[in-house]
Amino acid sequence: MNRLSLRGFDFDQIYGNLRSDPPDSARQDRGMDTPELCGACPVKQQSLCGGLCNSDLSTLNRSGRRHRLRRGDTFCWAGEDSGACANVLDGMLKVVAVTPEGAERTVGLHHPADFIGNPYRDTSEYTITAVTDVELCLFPRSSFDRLLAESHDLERELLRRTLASLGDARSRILTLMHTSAEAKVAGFLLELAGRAGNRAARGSLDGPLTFDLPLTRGEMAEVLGLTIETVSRQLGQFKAAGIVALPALRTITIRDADALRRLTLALN
Amino acid sequence: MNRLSLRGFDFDQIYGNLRSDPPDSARQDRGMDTPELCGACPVKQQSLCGGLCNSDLSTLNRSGRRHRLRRGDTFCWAGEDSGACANVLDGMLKVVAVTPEGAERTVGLHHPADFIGNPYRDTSEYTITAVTDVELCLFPRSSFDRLLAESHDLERELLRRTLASLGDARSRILTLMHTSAEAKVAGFLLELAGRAGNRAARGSLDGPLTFDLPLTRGEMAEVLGLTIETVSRQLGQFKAAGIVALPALRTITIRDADALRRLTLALN
DNA sequence: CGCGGCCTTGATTGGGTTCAAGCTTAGTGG
DNA sequence: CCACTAAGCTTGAACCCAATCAAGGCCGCG
Repeated sequence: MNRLSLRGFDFDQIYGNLRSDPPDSARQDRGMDTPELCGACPVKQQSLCGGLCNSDLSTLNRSGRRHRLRRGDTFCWAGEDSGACANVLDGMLKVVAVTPEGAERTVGLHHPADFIGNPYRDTSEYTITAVTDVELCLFPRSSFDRLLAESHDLERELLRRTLASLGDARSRILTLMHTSAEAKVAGFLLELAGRAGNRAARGSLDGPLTFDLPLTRGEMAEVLGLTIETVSRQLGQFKAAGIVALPALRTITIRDADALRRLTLALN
Repeated sequence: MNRLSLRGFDFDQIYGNLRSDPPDSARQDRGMDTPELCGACPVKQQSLCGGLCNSDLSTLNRSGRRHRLRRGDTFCWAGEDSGACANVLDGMLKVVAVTPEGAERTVGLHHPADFIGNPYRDTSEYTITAVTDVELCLFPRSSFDRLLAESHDLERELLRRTLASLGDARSRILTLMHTSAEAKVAGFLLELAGRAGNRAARGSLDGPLTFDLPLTRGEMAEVLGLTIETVSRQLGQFKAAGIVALPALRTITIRDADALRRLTLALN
């Protein structure tokens, strides 16, 4: 995993250069773009910003910067100063707890329009890592906190998003508790399909839907509380049953979403 | 489970009388007390109210009412209008999701100083039920929402509490994922002991600590994602190992907290 | 006394982990 | 362009922990 690094706010300066790639010469490309108007924002409505008045929005806009992470880059490390917060514009990140023994446990995922950051805390409790290439709208903590202290609207939106995250966490608890591996994998595929489907601007899942799996088998296992072997076997069974096709390792076609839905309900 | 019922805001009036006990004549006793000053509040500092300015506090104080629930009473039902929110002053409640099949899954617990309610939503997603006798400081939704719209402080405190709940939920996810039944039960006993210990104003857990188990074996199983038999067996083993004593069915003595801590770490 | 919760204990079963190969794919460098 | 490598994936076999099924004990209460 590579450290996040951005102009005027360089983790490497503080913690030493632990990056393994890419070299500095390449960093300009994937690094910070010039400030853009929110007009180009793909999640304008769904994100935090959707509920802000124009004055707050333009304040945020002035401090926000586009930033890209590559698959495997980490946004912030558990226990360390986070220094920035961000809206997810595109891609997917995982929220990982590191146990005392060093094992990694994924406690959640972040999707486009989600907010990442730790308001009122200096350090992050979790490590947040990109599982796909990710595009962020990134705010320095200082200016975000300043606006947060002033803006009632921003705080309300943040509260809304936090409540949504709490709902996510609780539904994850439900799936972890008493569901079979089959139901877990089926449900997760449906969730991914839903996001991939929405992205393609087709809300329904009637016909077959093909999309890239953003996570490796191992990452899926981590999210679902299973082992990599079990996930692989379940996918194999779904394929054998004709419910899905696996045209490539990281590509899947949902052929029978209803069958998956039925499996999700079974043995609840 | 009995419906919450309070003067001027009577669920029975709306939904019909589903109470099984107690009769109306008895309700006066456990019902609403006269408004009290926050000076008598046992969780003044730790709760929402701790971060409020005097003006907001007195506004809340005017609309807040003490209210008691008995073990088994439910504060609000999943999918129905909640109508009120509250601070927990004393006791313990469980947050329960009801599956389409009617099975109940506990996704969380509420303790003293916790806030219960669904800001920005009309209905609760979960059923919240008292697992012990509970004392609440209860606010009608209308007046709470009104203050929430005005008070930056109240919103910030609510955000803080929600972030704390999110942390709780995520640590629950961690314990549900890859921990053995032994570690789950050991960890839960430590959690309960911590609360019972704090209550007795002794932060440490060095000597033996005896306290009443607020939950039945079945409720513990529900929280931990286990079966009642497994919980019972684990307690039996701890007892056989001399780690705990069980002087009565619902009473426990922690004799060796360190042994429990070691079990929590093992097979992480 | 008998009934119904709640709890304990035993025997059996099964789903998922673990251990162990081997395979596929992507990325790298000659 | 191909060979090499490492990471990711699949598949098989054995084991083990917790669920399940089943029976009986304890206790409060009508």
